[in-house]
Amino acid sequence: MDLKLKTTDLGAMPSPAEVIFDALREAIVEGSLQDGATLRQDHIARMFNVSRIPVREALARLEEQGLVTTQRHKGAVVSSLSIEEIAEMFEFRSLVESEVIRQSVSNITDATLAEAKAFADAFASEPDSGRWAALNRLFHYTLYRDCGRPYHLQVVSKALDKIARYLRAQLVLTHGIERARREHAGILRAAMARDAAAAAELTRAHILGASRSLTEFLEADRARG
Amino acid sequence: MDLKLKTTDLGAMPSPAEVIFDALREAIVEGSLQDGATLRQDHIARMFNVSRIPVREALARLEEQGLVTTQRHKGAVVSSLSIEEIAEMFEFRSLVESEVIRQSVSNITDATLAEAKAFADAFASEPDSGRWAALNRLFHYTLYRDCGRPYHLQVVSKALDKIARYLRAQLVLTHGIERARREHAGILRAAMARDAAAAAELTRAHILGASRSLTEFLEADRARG
DNA sequence: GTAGTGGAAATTGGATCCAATACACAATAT
DNA sequence: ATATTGTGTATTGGATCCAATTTCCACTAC
Repeated sequence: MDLKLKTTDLGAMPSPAEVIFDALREAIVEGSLQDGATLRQDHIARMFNVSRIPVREALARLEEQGLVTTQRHKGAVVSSLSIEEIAEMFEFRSLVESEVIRQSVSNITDATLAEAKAFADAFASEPDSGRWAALNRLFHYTLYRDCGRPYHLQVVSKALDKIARYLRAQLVLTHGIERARREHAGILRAAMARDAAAAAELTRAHILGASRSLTEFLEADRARG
Repeated sequence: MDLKLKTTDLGAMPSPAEVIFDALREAIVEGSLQDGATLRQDHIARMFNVSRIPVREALARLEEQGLVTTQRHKGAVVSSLSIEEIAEMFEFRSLVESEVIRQSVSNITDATLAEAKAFADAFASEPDSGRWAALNRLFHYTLYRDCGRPYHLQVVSKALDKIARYLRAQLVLTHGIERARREHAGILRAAMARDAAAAAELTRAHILGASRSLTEFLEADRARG
């Protein structure tokens, strides 16, 4: 193997089913496919110029993740969560993420801290609300990176996927962005001070605060109709 | 609709894909399909007398759950976990299950307590080691039932699915059964006393103790080869 | 007019067929 | 003898075809 070439691992190329799965997941998480939207296999297949087979595989996987719900012979719709379910997801996140950041801060590197700070700054100064969610996620995930617990992160990630589109509403519609900026700064300060307990408690409060703000908004919304 | 008949909801009948998914999951969780076993689509299809299509759907779902791993054009194998991964799963369980039982004990009913006691007794007196795992699970799940947090329970369930076959080894091969009986009695006592904090702490210790015992065993096993 | 029936169109789920890839092993060249 | 190439077989992934179910709407009966 003394051959020098710019190579690409063809074996690692994503399959059509994977591409479709990722595209649908992204669309659901990001909110461009709304709650209750029905997903027609044939329609999606034509969009990607494939047969329905890989589409069906993608939909099966999405259902297993809880992002879509299918009824036999009726089709798949984007899952929607009740207010109670949303609240529970936030509770779950507060439990796991506070533990994750505790472990992460205990052995966090300067490089990670610098990166997290960069995302916090970007988040604080980003005018386009469409990017807030992504930057928010990047900030938190960077702080979690050094926890050495990949399964915990994976579970958190899946939980976040299920509520990301509601979180967007919390940030944009309830002026959550102001508080998020303040609270991010606090979490980052605690992390830089290597104060794991404080970072954990602040993260917990951050998540539960967002939950309260969002559920209040949704309840008011529901009351109006 | 004044017609009185013994009806069955035909729409709720499981699809072939579901049947195969459940059967494979059960076999993996229960241990009859071992780590690294390869799953041939054609073979499974013939066993259930269907084409490979529903088999492929089942395998896709299993992969999404992390129970099997597939390599493009090579096929699916039962996922295996490293000792570190197993340890992390136990840590995760200890975190979530202690919180779940805390909430559950806060508003547990006498009926649930009675049922849990029945399972604890059955577990303690069951001679057939093949049934220990199921009774163990039933005992814990009964105690978790009244927590009012379905998502937490679902996540715990998936985590448990991934390590159930290793847990079996812990119970059977390390005399874990003795300690499990004692610790179950302690957890039950705390629950009956409505002492949520104690139940949570005992559950946490119970899970982490099993983890230590199992990892020690696996490390010794690995050292021997 | 309204409830109920029948059938066409749309859609899903499964079976069958085909292409592409991986693996094993024989054949060949150096 | 060893490394390399070629070939055949097994297996997966996708396309196409078919059956079964739902949905919608026109039609009928009262």
